[in-house]
Amino acid sequence: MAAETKTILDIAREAGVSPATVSRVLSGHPNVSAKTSAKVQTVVDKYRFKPNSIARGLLQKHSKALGIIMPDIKHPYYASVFSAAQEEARRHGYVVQLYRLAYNAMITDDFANQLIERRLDGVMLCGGFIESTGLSGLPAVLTRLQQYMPIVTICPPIPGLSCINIYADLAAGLRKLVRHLYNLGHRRIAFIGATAETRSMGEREQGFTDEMLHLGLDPIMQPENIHTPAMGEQAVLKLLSAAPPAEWPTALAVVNDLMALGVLRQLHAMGLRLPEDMAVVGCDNQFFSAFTSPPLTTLDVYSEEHGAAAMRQLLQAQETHAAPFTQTRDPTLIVRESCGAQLDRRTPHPQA
Amino acid sequence: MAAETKTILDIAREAGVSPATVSRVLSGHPNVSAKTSAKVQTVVDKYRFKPNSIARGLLQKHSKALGIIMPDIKHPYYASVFSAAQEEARRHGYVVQLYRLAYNAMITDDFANQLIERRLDGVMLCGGFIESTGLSGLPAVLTRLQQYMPIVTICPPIPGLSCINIYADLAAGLRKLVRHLYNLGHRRIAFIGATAETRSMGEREQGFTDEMLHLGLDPIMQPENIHTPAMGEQAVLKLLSAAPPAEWPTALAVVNDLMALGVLRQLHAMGLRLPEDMAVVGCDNQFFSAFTSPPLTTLDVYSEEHGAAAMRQLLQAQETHAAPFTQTRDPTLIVRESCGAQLDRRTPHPQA
DNA sequence: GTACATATTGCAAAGGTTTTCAATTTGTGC
DNA sequence: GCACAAATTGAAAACCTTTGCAATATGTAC
Repeated sequence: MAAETKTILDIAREAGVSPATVSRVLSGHPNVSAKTSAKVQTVVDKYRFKPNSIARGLLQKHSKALGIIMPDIKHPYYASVFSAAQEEARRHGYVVQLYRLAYNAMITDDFANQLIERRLDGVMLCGGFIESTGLSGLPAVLTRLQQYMPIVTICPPIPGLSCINIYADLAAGLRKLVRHLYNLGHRRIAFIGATAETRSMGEREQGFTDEMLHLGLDPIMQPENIHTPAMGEQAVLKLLSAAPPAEWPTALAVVNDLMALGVLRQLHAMGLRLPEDMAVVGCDNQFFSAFTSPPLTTLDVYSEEHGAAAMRQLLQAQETHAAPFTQTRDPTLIVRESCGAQLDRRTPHPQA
Repeated sequence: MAAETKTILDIAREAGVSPATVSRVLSGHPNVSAKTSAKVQTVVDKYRFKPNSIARGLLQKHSKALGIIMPDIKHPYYASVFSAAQEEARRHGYVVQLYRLAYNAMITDDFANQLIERRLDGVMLCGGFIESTGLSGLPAVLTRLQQYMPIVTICPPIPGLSCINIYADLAAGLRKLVRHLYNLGHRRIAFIGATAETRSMGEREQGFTDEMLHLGLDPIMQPENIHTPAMGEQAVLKLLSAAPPAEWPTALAVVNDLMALGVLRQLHAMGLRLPEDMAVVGCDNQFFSAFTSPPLTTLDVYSEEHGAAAMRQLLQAQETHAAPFTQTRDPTLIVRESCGAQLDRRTPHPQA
């Protein structure tokens, strides 16, 4: 390994010039004669020489690396964000590093130190911890971190922290979903997966409740802190066994599509016909959401667009010290068969 | 940004010692008096000083960073591998960087140069390109890369390249699936998604064909180069419209669970009852595979175990120059309702 | 050929750490 | 208090590049 790593000095020596000249040739500096340039290039090509980017980084005080912090890359939402952000970074010559921070973990001083030690050029925060409703201490850690590198998030602004926020307004999204169900004639609608634990989920719950009350309806809540398919099954079981079928809701709004997977499955297992006996809507428009049975009505929350946009802004903030700002967008309603309406098969493509 | 980044020199000055001593305190070197150590520690704590890991890397000739190369982090298989590998790396104080290389892209000299320039401590190759059946030039590029850093793959060995390979024997897996279907009474079985493009997919096809012939059956092939849900729908349409229902296969083996998603959906759309009218099996045991309707019989291919194991071996190879080796494991058959057998709800958990 | 402007090149410092080796301090036994 | 060993500390080199500045070479106008 690392057999014969040439340095710029070796190249310079062999080409009969100074290391400074080699450096200039390599970086395309204008003030270098064609003859010298050619001479140097020959040697560079001969050894396929590539300058040590660590040494360069030390001098130029950058690492050309960005950190992305998220709770779970296996979750399709985060995978989408990460994928788009990586691609955007790559196009600008940067590399991304994944830092995992569990859903329920707080961002600590030690955690921030890792990023500082590595001299990252910026960091992108994506949900989980950062979304925690108990934000005690968080702004302090992040304010310190921000003295070393720019921060962007794809979540609502964190009180006490001024950084770039680009996110989808999920409360607005849930209002859309409720109105859609209402227009289809539903009056008893339950929300599955309510939780106060993270703000992103809290927003969904808030939007649901607001719109229900606004429509003069009574919001039925089935809270659940973990939003997996398996928990979706359990939630349905709990909700429906708590009341006789005559009093069941006619529609279920599930906190996200992942959990909806289990909801659908449990409803099938109970022998209900979908969407006739029960309408279901989800949130996030995952790649699988068009392929459930029935296909799921859901919200497009712009995971890829926002991942790319946030990364773009991060890169720009890093170069120009641009001012912090917040940008929101209302999710798009994606109507499919799961609540008994016309077809919409648009879907994000997992193999683009 | 980067307001007042202290250096080890600043700390040394303020503590009234030499930078060497500070360095020793920071790295827990034994030969330093308790008194001095305390004095230094006070100043370090005061500024929350963290040594610049880039400078350290320059001197120690490592970056404490590993590269992971994969075609698509949005694909749940790759997300699992990446997640497990990242966690393993983190536990050893390393950071992972994602490098994307499209399914159909070749690993070029330029691509390898990126990794070399960044002085990665190792690289993990995960399918796609690397799997291409047309391997022309690949061993040369990788052999060169290997002179700079250790390589592990989670694919079958690449002819002409000696590195660590840890992977699931998918041919064996598909033989298991075929035998399972055979035992359930199926005789006309089709393979959906056959392709010669990547070895991993080619292996599945090979295993299928081999076992069919071994059982004296005629393999029915429905080739498809792209293995998305949408293509799954199309493949079913093509396959079934090519013959009268009486001659249809009674079971479909789909190249992976993702594509099976579309297969199931299309079969539903055509009004078939599953599994009575048509059995379906997939491959990969994704998080959603237990929640399709009906739940999918599939193969566990150890994405997380192998991601973690490969990373572990990479780290070890990097430190000890361990000898290359190859390790295979037969996938585990996960039986669910999609081919009409007893229940098995084990599933990888997307929110662990 | 001279004087000047311009294009090219090299020297040396800087970036922040770790580590070897030598120097210094401290401790021990008498 | 002395001689010596052991523990602690510091000076300086090394890692590899980029870049400001000075020096040299080249070109131009007379």
